[in-house]
Amino acid sequence: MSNRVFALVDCNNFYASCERVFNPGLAGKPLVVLSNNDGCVVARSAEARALGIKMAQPWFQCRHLVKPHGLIALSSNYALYADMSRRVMAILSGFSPEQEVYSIDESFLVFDDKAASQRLETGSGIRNKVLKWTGFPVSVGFGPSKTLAKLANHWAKTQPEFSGVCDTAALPACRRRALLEATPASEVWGVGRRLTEQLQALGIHSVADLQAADPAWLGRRFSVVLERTAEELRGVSCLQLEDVAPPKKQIMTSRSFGTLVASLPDLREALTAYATRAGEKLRAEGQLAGEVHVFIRTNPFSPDAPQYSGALRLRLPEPTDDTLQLVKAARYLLKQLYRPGFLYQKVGILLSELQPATLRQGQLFGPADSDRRTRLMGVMDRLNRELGRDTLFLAGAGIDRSWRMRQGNRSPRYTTDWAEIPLARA
DNA sequence: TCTGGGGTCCTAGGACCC
DNA sequence: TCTGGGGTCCTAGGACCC
Repeated sequence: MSNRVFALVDCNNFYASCERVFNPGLAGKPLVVLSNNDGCVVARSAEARALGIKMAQPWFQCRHLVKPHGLIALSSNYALYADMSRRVMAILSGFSPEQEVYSIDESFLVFDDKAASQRLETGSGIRNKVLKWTGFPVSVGFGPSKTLAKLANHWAKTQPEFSGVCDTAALPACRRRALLEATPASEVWGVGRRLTEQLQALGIHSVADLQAADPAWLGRRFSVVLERTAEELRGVSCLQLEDVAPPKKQIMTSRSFGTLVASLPDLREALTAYATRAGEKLRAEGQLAGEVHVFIRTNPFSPDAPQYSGALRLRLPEPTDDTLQLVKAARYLLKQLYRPGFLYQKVGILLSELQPATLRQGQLFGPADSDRRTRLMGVMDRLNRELGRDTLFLAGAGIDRSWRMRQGNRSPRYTTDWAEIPLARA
């Protein structure tokens, strides 16, 4: 148990890399991937980054770069990214018995303390194998805590001297010192915009400054979260590997509309579609929901338009994973929330008070009825999984869906939809 | 004209109990 | 004159992550 080493493996520009794997013509070009609704930038190729485009920047602010610089923008294609992610994570799992899939493009691995040379060798091995098998470039950072592994990964990615693999323990002391002083505290995992401002006011600017501050004092001044971060920067591991994903506590489905929506029937259609999706997620998790929350709001970025936002929740008589019951509850709440005379930008549903489906209580209306309902949901999920989303859906979710989000330039679902599989021509 | 979606954790403060 | 205090639960809001 002593002296374990964390590695953080991270796919470089993951979404952009996914697009390039299937469309090599995009290589070397400035490329961004846009969020749902084509709203803002969620991924940038190195070339796009060099144009000064920032993460999460609204698309309308970068659009002027298309003509002069050949900037290419694609709508996000989450079905493709999720599938590619599974492949990369499966390869990584072969390198260590202990893996935490931290996000769609990042994984922590744990190794028993090996010699520094061995770690660098392992890191290169990971890079080569993932590149060869999937076409994705990855970076690898090693450290005695998760926070230091993250930091090492940042250096692996940004400092060419490391060739994509950096081990904090293997750095010469003077080089390490220089990097800590040159890296702003805001790069540290867990230090966001607000904390950065407050730390700066206290004279803490670099990672070296944060590392030098007394963790207990930071804990009193801010919170235990920052205290742990400071300890981790000093090499004291406080955050454990979470290799079994804890069950979700909430499930949310929400989207901004492609065009603003005023009428209750349109809102109801959208909410029905989101509640259906939330039900799918819930059943995939093997959980039941005890509470349904619904929220709606107008566009907060139009300060001149009349603003309204509201949220309500309902405790279900009995926890359920039945889409029809979730939809019914959601529609009831929406009816209470709705105010005419506003242009709505977003509606959403949140399921909470989740519990394992194995704890399902005896049904009030007899087992026959509820069994039928469970089977119906099973059939719906299977058809939609195997034949593509929305093969079977509730008519209440609408057919023409004028509220649907914008996706002006989505690439095909190369790997998850039979109709969009790539064609090889001889 | 145009600004994501889906989560988690922590804290402060109020209500309530004995 | 003097007007408890500690524990627990809940909620809202803030901050962070990718």
